[in-house]
Amino acid sequence: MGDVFKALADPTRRTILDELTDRNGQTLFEICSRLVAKHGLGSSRQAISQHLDVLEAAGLVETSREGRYKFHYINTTPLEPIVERWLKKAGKDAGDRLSTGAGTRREGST
Amino acid sequence: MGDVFKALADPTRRTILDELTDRNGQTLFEICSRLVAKHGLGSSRQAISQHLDVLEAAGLVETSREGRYKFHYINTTPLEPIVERWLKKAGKDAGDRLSTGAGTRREGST
DNA sequence: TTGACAGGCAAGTATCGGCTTGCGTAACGT
DNA sequence: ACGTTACGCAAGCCGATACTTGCCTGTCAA
Repeated sequence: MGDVFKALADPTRRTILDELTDRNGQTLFEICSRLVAKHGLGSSRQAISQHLDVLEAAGLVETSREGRYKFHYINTTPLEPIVERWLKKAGKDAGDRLSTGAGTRREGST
Repeated sequence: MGDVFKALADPTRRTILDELTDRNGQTLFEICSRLVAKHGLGSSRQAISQHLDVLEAAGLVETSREGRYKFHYINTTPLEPIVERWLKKAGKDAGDRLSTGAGTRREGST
């Protein structure tokens, strides 16, 4: 299983997800064409193909073959838990800024 | 301004955010110690320092100096919009699977 | 003032990741 | 059958990045 975060690290892959959000179930060549047309990206077919592999390994894209066509579908399921991880506790200790730290400085050794 | 996604791409940096979520406002040495103790990571001080720089550049960590101590605070604000980007339209075209793609195969040429 | 502590800066190394290049394969049209 | 189309595989290249190494600055306690 690939790393969802690393899959999202590349701007091109994020644009691909944008493109699949706009129109789900595109083929490789479709994605290539539309990346050039709408986003001005001049990536080669192989490059996009490898990006799609990464996205698929991360579970963000699912595929289905139909004859010689392979359709790509976005899957946002892996996206849901990744931010909750840090967002949950957010807000509770906002504003602690310079107060909490004062009591913690004794730590950090051996 | 650093890239939030690239900042999240590294597992060590994610663990640092976990650690700051657990206890906000830690110093560098504190973070180093607790990473070793609780997570078994043997990263050097400089390595962690550089990770914190990346996190700070991405806006995920804010700092405040107090004497010779520098305290680190997590900031989840940049996390909120990044997933919404694709999550918003999710669910609306789920189940389209093999139907939508069939009509799109004429594209992708020139 | 001296020494220990917390942290910063910069160069070098090494691994990883994105991209290209070239060829191969399977499905379609005619 | 033959050529075209859509895609896969694998090796190599090169820039990015994570980590180390070494030294330096500033702060505090005694």
